[in-house]
Formats: sequence, C-alpha cells, structure tokens
Amino acid sequence: MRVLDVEDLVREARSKGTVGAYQALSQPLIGRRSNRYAFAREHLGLPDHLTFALEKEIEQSEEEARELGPDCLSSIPFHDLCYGLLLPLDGISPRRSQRLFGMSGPYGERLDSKERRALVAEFLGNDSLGLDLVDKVALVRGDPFLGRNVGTSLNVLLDVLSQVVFRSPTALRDDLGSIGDVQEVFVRHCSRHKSDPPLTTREVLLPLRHLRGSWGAKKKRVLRSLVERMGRLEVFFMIAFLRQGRRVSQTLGDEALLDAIAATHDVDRGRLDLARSLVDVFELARIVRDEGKEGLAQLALKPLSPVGPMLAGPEIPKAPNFPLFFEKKYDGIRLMVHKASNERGAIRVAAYTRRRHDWTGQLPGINGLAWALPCREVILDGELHGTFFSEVGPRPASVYDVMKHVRGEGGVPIKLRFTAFDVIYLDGQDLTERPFHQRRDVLQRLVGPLSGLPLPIPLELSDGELVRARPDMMRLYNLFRAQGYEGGIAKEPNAPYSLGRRSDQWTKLKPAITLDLAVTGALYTTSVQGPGATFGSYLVSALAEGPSLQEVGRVQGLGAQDSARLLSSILDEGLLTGRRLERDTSSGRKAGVELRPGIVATVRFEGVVRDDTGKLSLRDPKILRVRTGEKDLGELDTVKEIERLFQKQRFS
DNA sequence: CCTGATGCGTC
DNA sequence: GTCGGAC
DNA sequence: GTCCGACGACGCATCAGG
Repeated sequence: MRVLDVEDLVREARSKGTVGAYQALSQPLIGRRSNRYAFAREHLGLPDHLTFALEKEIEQSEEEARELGPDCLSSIPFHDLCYGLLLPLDGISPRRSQRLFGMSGPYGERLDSKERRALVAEFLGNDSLGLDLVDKVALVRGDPFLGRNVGTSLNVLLDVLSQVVFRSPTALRDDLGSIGDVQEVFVRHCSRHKSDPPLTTREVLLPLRHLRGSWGAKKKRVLRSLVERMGRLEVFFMIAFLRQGRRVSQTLGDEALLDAIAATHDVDRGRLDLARSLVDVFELARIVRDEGKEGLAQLALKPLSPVGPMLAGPEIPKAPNFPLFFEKKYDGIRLMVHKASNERGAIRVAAYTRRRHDWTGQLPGINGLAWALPCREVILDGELHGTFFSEVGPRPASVYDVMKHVRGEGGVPIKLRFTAFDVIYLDGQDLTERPFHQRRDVLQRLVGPLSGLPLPIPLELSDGELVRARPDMMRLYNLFRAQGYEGGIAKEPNAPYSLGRRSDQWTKLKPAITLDLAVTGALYTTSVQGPGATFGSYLVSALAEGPSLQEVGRVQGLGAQDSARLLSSILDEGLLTGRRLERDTSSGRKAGVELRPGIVATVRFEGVVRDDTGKLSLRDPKILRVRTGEKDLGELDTVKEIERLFQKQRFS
C-alpha cells in the first residue's frame, strides 16, 4: 500500500484551478477529514462559502450525472451586478442610496416600470456575464432560492454580523431598534465599499442556492464567510435575499420576466404564458435553458406533473350573480390527486399540496383511493380532511388535527377523508377550459359511485348544490355551519379552471365573530418599506378573573394612516408603561413595548383554536376598529366568552 | 435527557 | 390563512 | 385588478446546550 503524499496531491490539484482542485481532492482527502472546511482553507485557500457550495454542487452533479465545469464560478463580479442591475431595479430612492452607498446608481434617479423592463430585457439578453437563464431569473426576482422557502431569522443574521464586526448581538439589536432596517444595520457596520478581491455573482448565488436545510453553526459559517468578504452594496442585497419575504425588484412580476425571456430567447410569448400556468418561473427558466423550444412544446397538463390549484377569491360580494354552485368548505389540506397508467397497465399515483409539494409518501392510503377510480389517468382537486370521534359523537376535525395525524403517523383519533370537488384532467383530456358545471358532471360520474366504499382513505364527492337566490344559499350555509364546517364556497357554473391563480369566480362565505379586546402591547414592524407603520402587530388581551387581563393573541397591524393615529394617541394618553417586551414569531424574536389598557380593539376572527398546551388563541384575527380613551375594563369581552366560543364550535 | 431556538410546512 | 399597498 | 410582502395560528423535525 502506497502512502499518499498530501503535499504532492495538493500541488498537483492546485494547478487545476479552484474548482478542479476541490474536485480532485474531495474524494481522496477532503471527504475523509472531519474538518473539510479547515483543510480546504489551509491547503487550497478556499473560503468556507466556496467549500460549502462546491461540496453541494459536486453532490448534485453526481446525482444528475452532469459535468461540473471548471469555470462554474467565473462570472461578473457581484458588486458590478448590484450596481448595474439590482440597485436600479430595487427602486431605492436616490437620496437613500447616496446616504448608504455614497452613490446614486448608474441612472441617477428611479426608473419607471418601462425602463426597468428594458433593463431586464437587456440583462437577460447579455450572454457575456457568465450567468445562465436560471441565475438571471433568480437575480431579477431577488430570489436565489428559486422559489423555495428559505428563511433566515433576524437573530441568525445579527449573530453572523456580530462575528464579523466584533460587536455583541445585543448591541446590534439595539442598533436595529434605532436604525429600523436590518439591511441598513449591515451596511453601516460594513467598512468597505467594494469587496477585494471581488466576489463573483455565481460565488454568491451558489452557496445561497444550497443553503436550504442548513442550520445553526453551519449556516452561520457560510454566511459569515460571505459577509466578511463583501462591501456595502453587496451586503445590502445579500441580506435582502436572505430575509424571507423581502425580495428585491418586487415591482417587476412574472409578466415582465416572460416578456424579456420571449424577446431574448426566441420563444413564443403565448407558449410561455401557457407554460407559466403549469410550472413556476424558475422551472420555466430551467426548461428554456436546458431544453429550449422543444422542452416548452412538450409542457402540458398531465398526471404526475404538479400544478398549482385554482384559488378562491376573498369574500362573496353583497349581490352575487345567481345561480351559483354553493359548496361546503372543508377545513383541511388542499390536495391534488394524480393517477397515471402506462401501456402495460402499471399505475402510478401522486398527491401534491397547494404549493405543489409532494405528499404522496406521507399518505400511503392515497394509492388505494386512486386505484379505485374507474379511469386510466386523472387529476382530482379536493381537500384532505378528517372526522374526529369523541364521546359526544363525530365532528369535523380542524386542519391542525389533520396535520398532526398525517405528520405524526396517527395518534389522533381521526379518520382521514378525501373530498373531491373538481376534476381537471381525465384520460388524455385537459378539462381546465370546460365550464365548471361540465367538470362537476364528469366528477359526479367518476367519484359518485365510490362514495362509501371502504378505501384506506375514503373518497367522496363534495357536498353542494346549485342555488338560485340568497335565501337558498343562506339555508345551505347555515346547515354547513351547524354540521361544524367552515362555511361555503360559491362557484360560478361557467367558470373555467384557472390553474395556480386566485379567481373571483370562486368566493368564500365564512363566519365572522367579533370581540372587544384590550390592546396591551405592540411589536415593532420588520418592514423595510419606507415610513410605513411603526408597529407591525398588536397584543390583545381579554378580561380574566381578578379582574385582570390575559393575553389571547396577536393581531396584524393596521394601515399606515390608522397606525399613525393609534401611535399618536398612545403617546398622548401616556399608555407606554416603559417596559419592553419580546415575543417569538415565525420570523424570529420580535421586540415591542408594553401598553397600559386604554385602547380597545374590535377584533374579527374565524374561530378559536387550542394548542397542545391547552392555550386558546384566535384564528385569523383582524382589527376592525379601535377606540381610544377607554378606561373601563368592564366593557371588554372575557376569557370565559372565548372558552365558550371554543366549546360551542367543538360540539355544534 | 429535556428544553428552547430555528426552519419549514399547512391553513 | 388575511390584509394593505404599490403598480 | 393583480401581485406580493407583512402579518396571524399550529405542528413537527432538528440541533445546541444545560
């Protein structure tokens, strides 16, 4: 056995360039070392974010059996891209830009939407940047994660910054309190204008693209490696990328992107539109990049290719156009069930959620359901929901029970059911253009006979009927409510099925309960949009024994005007107790202030939910109006009342 | 081993 | 899920 | 009108640290 000479291997590998060297060494040396990052840093001079990106890229290229090019990182410097593209697209005001970066960008002032479109078209058409179409779409959309949800909490960002600038996270949080915007906090603490040597755009895009699923110290190490090499402009936009929800160039939607792709990549605009209804814009870019026109031409609605379901519009209008099909609204998980058969009769089944995630594996019973359908191929749209069995008899389960049952592999005494309410594809035919009533007929013939069969997940047709006037509709609505369901959906009989879109041809009718609650605190907004509102949400409390106040939930803030008015009355009436408070939210811990009672909010909500610990909260709460100057606690609704509502909805 | 923090998914 | 705001 | 980010709820998986 020959002993490997590390030095020799490294010397030989380095002659192959950065990527080649890592590839050459990843198997014999780096893969075996516990600290690959330290090894790559010492011997190859690779910063951590590149080691991370290359490791992931190599993994992926092996899976997809494709070559990893030696120049997969060489591309336009990220700084130049920020300056030439992201800054003009972002619509940041010239004054702010001057203050943050000491410059106002290449155009001096804000671009209007026409100019932004032109810029995007020019960018997509420029093939000397070392960026492919997927990269470009990701940049224009400000989403390096390609449409997947990747969040980074505020605390993680501040931790990373604290490692780079040697300032405590607490001090940084205080800075954030006075500056108001995370991106700006990073910019202020960044000493350089420009990275040196410059980071390339791919060098930033690739680590971010693979960041999904990375957690804790690993994620922080990658981010730190990037942040400490960035100048102000670069760090500003990377932080924008990382903030979940916050995207640059938000004003330029898919439409503009499709226009630009059509113009620069010689594909038909109408074809792109059609494609867009079947896949998201990132997948579309990948298809154009890898398969070109032919790939686009092959795109069609077909089983086993997930598509976004049609979504209902907001609320039913006061005077809807009758007749309408009024259908029970089930509280569960929206699911598209796909069935496909090949020539030899082998059947494949899949189930996809509203955001096109594959839930087939989590729902073994879905196979039996699909097999029972008397057709070769089909795509059914419906709701996975459940029935809860308790001492007082069966009642519809809430979506939380359903999730617990599905994810926790039972443990909850509910029986899952799948209720189909639409069919969009049947045996080679795309039915999306057909009017709803025709699809309903098809569905009835297909699913009706299977109702009541003992399938692993029972299949049934949604409950509903054609109503000709409001009293008919309300009679049905009250019946559905009495049975414990959420309400109803009104569907226009002639509506086609709009894939992946929200349509007002389907509207909801749901209950609205209101309570008067005390506003006992406010959390600062994390918004970075202009002046906006100071507070992003409010803590509300109900009257409890004592009398005392018990917090019963948070309610999203008001519009800019109402919010400003509320803030001034808080100050006028001296409602600030001076105590600060913090609450955990899905986007990290948020800071806020405690308020003395004095503001009463009328809160509308759809029901009461109870978590594992027995705590009751309001579901989908919204502030209808606020009254100030209320000193009398007796006017408030009580915790008892909320408990009563919870019991009532359970046993109705 | 338990608990809290974080991320990601559903509504 | 809802809502408000920018376009 | 349409789009999308800022917000609400819970539950589960995973990891860090006492």
